[in-house]
Amino acid sequence: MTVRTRFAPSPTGYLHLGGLRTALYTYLFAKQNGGTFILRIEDTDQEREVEGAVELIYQSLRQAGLMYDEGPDVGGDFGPYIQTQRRDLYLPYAMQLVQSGAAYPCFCTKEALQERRDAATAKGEQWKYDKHCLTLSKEEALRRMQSGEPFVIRQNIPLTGVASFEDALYGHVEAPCDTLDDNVLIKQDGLPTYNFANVIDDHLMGITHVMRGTEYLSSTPKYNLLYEAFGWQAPVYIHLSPVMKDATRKLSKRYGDPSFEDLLAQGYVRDAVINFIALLGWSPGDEREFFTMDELVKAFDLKGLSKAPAIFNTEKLVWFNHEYISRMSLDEYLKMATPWFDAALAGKGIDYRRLAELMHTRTEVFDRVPDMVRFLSELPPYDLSIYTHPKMKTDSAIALTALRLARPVLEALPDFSEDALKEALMALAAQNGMKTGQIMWPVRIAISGLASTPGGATEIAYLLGKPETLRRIDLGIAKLQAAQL
RNA sequence: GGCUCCAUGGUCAAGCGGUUAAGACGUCGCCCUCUCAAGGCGAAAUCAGGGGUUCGAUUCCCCUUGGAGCUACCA
Repeated sequence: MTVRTRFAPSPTGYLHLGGLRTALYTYLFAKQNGGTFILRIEDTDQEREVEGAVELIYQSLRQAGLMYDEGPDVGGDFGPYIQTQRRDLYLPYAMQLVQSGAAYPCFCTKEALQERRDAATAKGEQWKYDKHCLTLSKEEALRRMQSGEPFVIRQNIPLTGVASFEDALYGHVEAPCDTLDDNVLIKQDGLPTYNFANVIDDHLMGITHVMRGTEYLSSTPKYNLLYEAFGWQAPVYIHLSPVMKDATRKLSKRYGDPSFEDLLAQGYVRDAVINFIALLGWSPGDEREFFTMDELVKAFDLKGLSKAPAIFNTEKLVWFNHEYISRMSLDEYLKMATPWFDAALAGKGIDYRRLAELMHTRTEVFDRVPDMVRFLSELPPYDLSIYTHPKMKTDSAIALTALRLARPVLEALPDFSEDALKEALMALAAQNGMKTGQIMWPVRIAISGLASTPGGATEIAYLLGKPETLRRIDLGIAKLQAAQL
């Protein structure tokens, strides 16, 4: 049997990370089994559809490296792959169910339904559709349908017994039929609901394995009833636990949680995000934690899936990102970092290559880069207290001495290379019976204005160049003098 | 409320009847060091509670508690 899987999002906005993970696992499972990965757009709820969302799904999936073999924009033998483009094929299947008694037309208006629902809840009763229209004779029902009266088609759930299915992850799941409602299969607008469309399309598209969120777990027994009514074989189901933002809430755009696109825009590396997402709710069973897409395809295993929800932990993502960045070549890093350097340093003539070397292992997420390097463009205002550092054995008095000593040495330096700077400043410390740090710390503070910087005094002095370095030293001396008076 | 599902450190998690209960992130400490990173070493921290079953439960069963999902002409 050739494996065919599908990712079937609704175009209601951006691709959230839970959706991305579902797509990833679905893709991995198909590829690992030499199968076919399909994209299907579930747009039967026309009211919720968001403009441009379909294109965003195509784009996100491509950016994520999850290329589908069949789909709306790539074609395939089982199209169309957009449900609204399949609208006419659902009703005949529904009518087949009406004929066999597994479904029936219903003419109750939404208003009437709402009244009965309200009445029931007012009395503290459970509301379920009362099968009111099931009592209509087939002839009358048919006549009213043909007369143009609005109708829906409902699934006729048995009053007794249990519906069940076997989930590859959760095992046997069953629900008593009398707790199940007669759901609408075909809406008044002629389009199918998810409840119906997923069954019809998965069957028609030859889907062998369905991976989807656990929100469908409790209604899957109902879908199985449909498969039975048709005499079709149901696919293997693998329900996936949700990705949470904390113990009680799912990740959601409403609370400002980032989408995949957002993460990329913030300067997360694609492969780091994929690697992190793969491990959220899945474990390879050994201690590996770095995976390329190909390695994931090989390693993925249903047994490693977790049944419990997983909380999206940004700190670990940041760590992964930092790791992926560290493993880049310097050239790759420089290429990625340049726009972020430009954001703070454009036109300043800074040696980006040297800066890249310094920033390479210090970059966690690229959007933090501009703030880290901006001091090279402009000396930030700083408080004199940062000249004091017990471990370096410096305070503002020593700092003033150090800067006064360093000033002429730096000015006289013909070669402003890091080696020359280091040699000169260390020699200066030695000559004056000072510790290296007692020179280096004040110099670094004076030229950077920051308590911590990516790189030491000599590296920063080199990046700044002689004129700017001297200007900042003078500023530091002036500040310290002013404070002494 | 009803139905379904879930439950190992702060987080991701290994474990699948007998273990000193892995590993990673994060946290803390030490080393290195011209700051910060990086790197090296080390530490603290988990089986939700109660009943069973068993010679023996993190592991199997039940209950409680906590959480999630479904309960729409949304998916």
